[in-house]
Amino acid sequence: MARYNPKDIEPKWRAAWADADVFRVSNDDPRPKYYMLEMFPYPSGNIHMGHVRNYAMGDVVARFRRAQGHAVLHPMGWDAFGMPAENAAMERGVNPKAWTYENIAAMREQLKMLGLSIDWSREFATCDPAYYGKQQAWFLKLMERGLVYRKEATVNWDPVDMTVLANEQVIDGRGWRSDALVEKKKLTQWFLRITDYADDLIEGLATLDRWPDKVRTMQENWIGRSTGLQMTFDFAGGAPADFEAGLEVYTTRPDTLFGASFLGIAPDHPLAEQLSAASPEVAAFIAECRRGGTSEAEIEGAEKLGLDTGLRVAHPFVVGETLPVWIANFILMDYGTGAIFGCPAHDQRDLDFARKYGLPVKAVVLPPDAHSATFMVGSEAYTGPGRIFNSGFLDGLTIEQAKAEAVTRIEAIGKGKGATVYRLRDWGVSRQRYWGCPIPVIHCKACGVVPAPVSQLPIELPDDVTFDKPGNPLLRHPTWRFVPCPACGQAAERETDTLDTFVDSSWYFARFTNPDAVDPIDKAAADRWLPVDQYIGGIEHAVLHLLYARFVTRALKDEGLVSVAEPFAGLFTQGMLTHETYARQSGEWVDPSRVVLETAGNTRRARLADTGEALVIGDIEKMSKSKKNVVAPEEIFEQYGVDAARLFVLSDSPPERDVQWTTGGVEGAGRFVQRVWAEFDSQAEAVAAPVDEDRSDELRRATHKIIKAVTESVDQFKFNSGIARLYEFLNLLKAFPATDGGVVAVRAEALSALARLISPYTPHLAEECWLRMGGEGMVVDAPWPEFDPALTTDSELLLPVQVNGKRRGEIRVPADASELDVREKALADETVSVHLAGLTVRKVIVVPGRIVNIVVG
RNA sequence: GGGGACGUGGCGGAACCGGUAGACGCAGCGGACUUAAAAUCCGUUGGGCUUCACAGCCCGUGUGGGUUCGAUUCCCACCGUCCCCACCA
Repeated sequence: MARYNPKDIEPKWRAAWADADVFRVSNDDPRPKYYMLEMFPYPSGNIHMGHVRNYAMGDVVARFRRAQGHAVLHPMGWDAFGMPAENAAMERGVNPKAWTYENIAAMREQLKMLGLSIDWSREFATCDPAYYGKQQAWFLKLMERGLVYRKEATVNWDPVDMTVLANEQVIDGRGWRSDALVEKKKLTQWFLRITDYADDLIEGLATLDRWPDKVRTMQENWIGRSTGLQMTFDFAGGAPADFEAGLEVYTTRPDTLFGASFLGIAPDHPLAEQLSAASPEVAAFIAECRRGGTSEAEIEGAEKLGLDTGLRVAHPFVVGETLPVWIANFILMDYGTGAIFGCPAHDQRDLDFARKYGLPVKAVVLPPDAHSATFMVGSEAYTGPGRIFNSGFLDGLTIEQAKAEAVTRIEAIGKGKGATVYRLRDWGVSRQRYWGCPIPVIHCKACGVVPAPVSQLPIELPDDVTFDKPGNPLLRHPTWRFVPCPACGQAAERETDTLDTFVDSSWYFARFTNPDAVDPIDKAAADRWLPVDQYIGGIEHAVLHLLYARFVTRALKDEGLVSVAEPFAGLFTQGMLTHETYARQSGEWVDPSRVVLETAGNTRRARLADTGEALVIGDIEKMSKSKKNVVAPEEIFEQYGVDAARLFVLSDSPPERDVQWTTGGVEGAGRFVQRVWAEFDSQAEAVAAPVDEDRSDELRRATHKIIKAVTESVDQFKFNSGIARLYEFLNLLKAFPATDGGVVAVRAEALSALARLISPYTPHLAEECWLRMGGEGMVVDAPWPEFDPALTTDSELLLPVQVNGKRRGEIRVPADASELDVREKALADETVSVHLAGLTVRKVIVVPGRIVNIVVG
């Protein structure tokens, strides 16, 4: 018996698959389609264990569907534009393009080691002009449709990356990549009208029944639709210039209109800015407001600040009543109209503000159990249900009725209307960077913004750029910018902003269906494959990539490029890879490869391998270079084999949860690989001896049960459970050795099923086993095993018997025994009857095939 | 502040639709093989108690209640952990 040596065997099978080109799929393949896609990687140059888990999961599904008779599209590409290439250029003087393509070459080799069932013929990188040129083409089409516009806007400026960020890319006031504090800056920027699709994007979520609820909720919250009233307050006394028409506010609580005691405007509201020009006091206040931070702690502890402008507005329904207009720091210019009416009794922020500045607090919602004469609001606003009071024509109505009535009355007097407001902003896609897709427009002094003619696409990036100065190298390139205007022929300049890399990843799944198409998307190919049947990636893209891709797909659908509105029918968000951390007493992190672990009973100690220095075992955290708690995939492959690594990252935790990398765990997976091989090897060598007892039925039933279990586990994304069942089955197989002449034929059936069942997880091992048992062709081309439902149950059952809900014994009965027989047998059982002595049997509950419960009293 | 997820042995986790809690793996313990170690194989492993033994009993899925013949699973309250969003009117 030879030991299984993955180092020799795994490369052999990868070469065999490549030679036979088994994973190439044709768009004309008549079998039912299945599009399996994992989020494509950024070509950093090295794969990490997180990639291994992500792509192993996708490969299990792809190989499974393939075996089940689907034409599986399983492509791979590179999300290749972005900052790291420019950083490398600035730090090491390398060319971003050369750097990126070198990384791609290195990573492709590493990914190929994983033995993934990928159709590499469809590979592309988003930095290929052949890709981004097509992106420029559809960008121009969206421009014609009015979905692209340019405006001066206050933007999030990342001072480290020297570029603009979209709202989605600002986390706690910091850039998502650089972690630098984001500044506000006014710039003319390109935007995509994602807000045109706000309603669609919310409605569409309801159709995504194979998405995690969590992601759908996150997107819904991010879009943040709210319905309310947009209304105008007229100024009492003189109106400021430009505000003769009054001051517009937005509210979701029109029912509390009679409880209003002030109007508030944001510090960057146009009215506030106008007033600051004339008043140093106002200017100073606004400047103070801008200093506030945006982190959790800062917002939590931030004090409400306000300044009375001295202006007053009239209450629309109470003749003679006027309200003061304040500038307040807690009002946001980018939500609603940047102005509110404050109703302190029923909004906590308004209440805090009113208490601080001595503004009136008038309750207008009466809680169900309160009396109008005595109900008071103290330091806590009342936001619960109730009836309206103190409110003229709204008195006695419920909150919902009063909202509707207030909107109707305001509309009747022409002072406003019901309005829907979104938290979602238009998507700012301009980036002041070199390594991105050039925005294909030309600025002409005479003609304005002119789209580049389609015949000139792709607008390619120049290779000869310098990174010796900060800022965008395209701006200082000697020639690239200067082109004649396509419209009038006069000297003009190219746009030097490039597109956010999230644009690149918002349609790549469609390009994979025909990466060589002349059009951006080959409609027939896209119709053949889209939507993606199963998409797998990290939860961190819940509102970034996954929202942008849904929007772009809708826009492209309206343009007629694709037929589907939703790009991803099924989504699975996988957990991260974690590892224990180790540190020296000095606090310096230590690489796990330098650590020796010792166990004494249930306590564990860590030492430095070379010096024996005692180490501190730290928390289990996401693998990261900064904590040094990473393991290099290539070293693992070298030591345990690719199959063992794939198996372990899928076996130890449910796929949606984080998995902790442990040496013991991957060793266990390696042992399984060896034991599976030994089972096939021994079958081939063993000489079967005649036996007295035929035990084949038990093994046959076990085989059909395992087929059912593994099939269901892959279907339901419960890889860990399926693998556990395979371990169990292998243990059971040992009880039916190949030397047992009675089971030889059934054993062959069992091994044939086993080889195919493990093939999605450990594809190399499966091939070698298939070869050893004399299977036809390669296991990768073998059909998925089928089970006979009649054989997935046992012929005889061991039923537990409870007395008053406590387990007191068990009985052995035929699977088809009648309820009466089961009942009799349970009552007659010796160990059970002890607990029945002297008591009356009141009821016997027989759950067929499950349990018997005898109720006594 | 709003929304969501979760809580099971020393550890990762399993348990279909409410039906034998702890599958499977890791770690541990005992043994076989070996001159020895590694590797491998076999056995054992939630806690407590009774028993020479066979076996049996009690407790046990964060805490406290409830529904039920029966609850890790359903309901209510509380405690704790994690994630997302957030002065969003």
